[in-house]
Amino acid sequence: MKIIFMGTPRFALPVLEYLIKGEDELQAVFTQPDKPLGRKAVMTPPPVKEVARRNGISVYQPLSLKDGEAERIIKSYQPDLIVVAAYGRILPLSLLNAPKFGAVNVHASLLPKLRGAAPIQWSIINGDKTTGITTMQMDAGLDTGDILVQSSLGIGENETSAELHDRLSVLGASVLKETLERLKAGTLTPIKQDDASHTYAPMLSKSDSPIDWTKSATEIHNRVRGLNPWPCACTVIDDRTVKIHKTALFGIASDKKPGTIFVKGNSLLAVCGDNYALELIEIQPEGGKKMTAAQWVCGHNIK
RNA sequence: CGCGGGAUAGAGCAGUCUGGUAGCUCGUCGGGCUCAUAACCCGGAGGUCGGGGGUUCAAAUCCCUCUCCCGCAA
Repeated sequence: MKIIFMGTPRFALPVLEYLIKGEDELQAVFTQPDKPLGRKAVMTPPPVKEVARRNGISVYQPLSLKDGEAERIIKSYQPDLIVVAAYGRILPLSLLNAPKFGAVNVHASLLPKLRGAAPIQWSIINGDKTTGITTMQMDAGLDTGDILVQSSLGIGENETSAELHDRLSVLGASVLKETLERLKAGTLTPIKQDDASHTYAPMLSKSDSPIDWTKSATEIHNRVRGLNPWPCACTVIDDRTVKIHKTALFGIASDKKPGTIFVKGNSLLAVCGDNYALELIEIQPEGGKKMTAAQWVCGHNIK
């Protein structure tokens, strides 16, 4: 089967690597244009581009999919299928309908739950116990297509988005593998999504970082995990912004005011809205490097 | 030339403005105390103060310069 792949970040790599190794013919790869990254604004190619290049696959990075150019390129390949994994852009219907089998998307949630850009992070922020991968037949809507194959995964109580991301991306490749095999065998039965029970996982931003200490310890813990490694939870201690990378549910009550930060033994604790203390494990002061809370306490002699 | 913080003992920090014996907390090592401890007490080791240049009788501190780390913004 002739396939065109569209994807951008690290999440898409296992899927791309499977397509490269697999028995199908990977014709070309579409990915987002290079972007300036870091303090020095160095132009950096997306991970998908690097892997595709290394494997000698043609890479296209159109600024727009709507100007007809992308459509012309894709049609020139006469693909049987488009596979999409975290491409980061809406595909117009004309593209979705171009290949014989249309377009299949690999999405990191159990649809119809968590449609949108950041399903991994939101599954953790919401405190979900399970999530998974869904492949779907793409249609005009945002993650609204018919479900092809689904596979679920348990979420660890202290798991971060970074960790879950890696597990899901690997699972994504295997679910796509099954999807392609069954597509070719003709054993897929597309299932309509139950639109009534859908939820959204909107894109995260830095403005999601500040911690609202009036929430419960569990909610805050989930948020810290979900926002790790980006955009990262933060709070202000002694007039300095401090990133909170890791926390632990301490399970002890405190009658101090929510948001109070205090030291007990070698632990740094923060009081939450339900009057339970959350232990801060790993933090990063503004302008400084990531460190354990115990290290931070050494230099900030508060008792 | 986007804005800003920083580099001092193994770790985290103070000291820099106002130049004059290198400090604090933790760790580490030795000793003591205790039924006992991430407990407490006593003592020790461990620093070319990021690199280079300059000013000065004297520089962690003032001036110039280089390198590296980080936060914000994009």
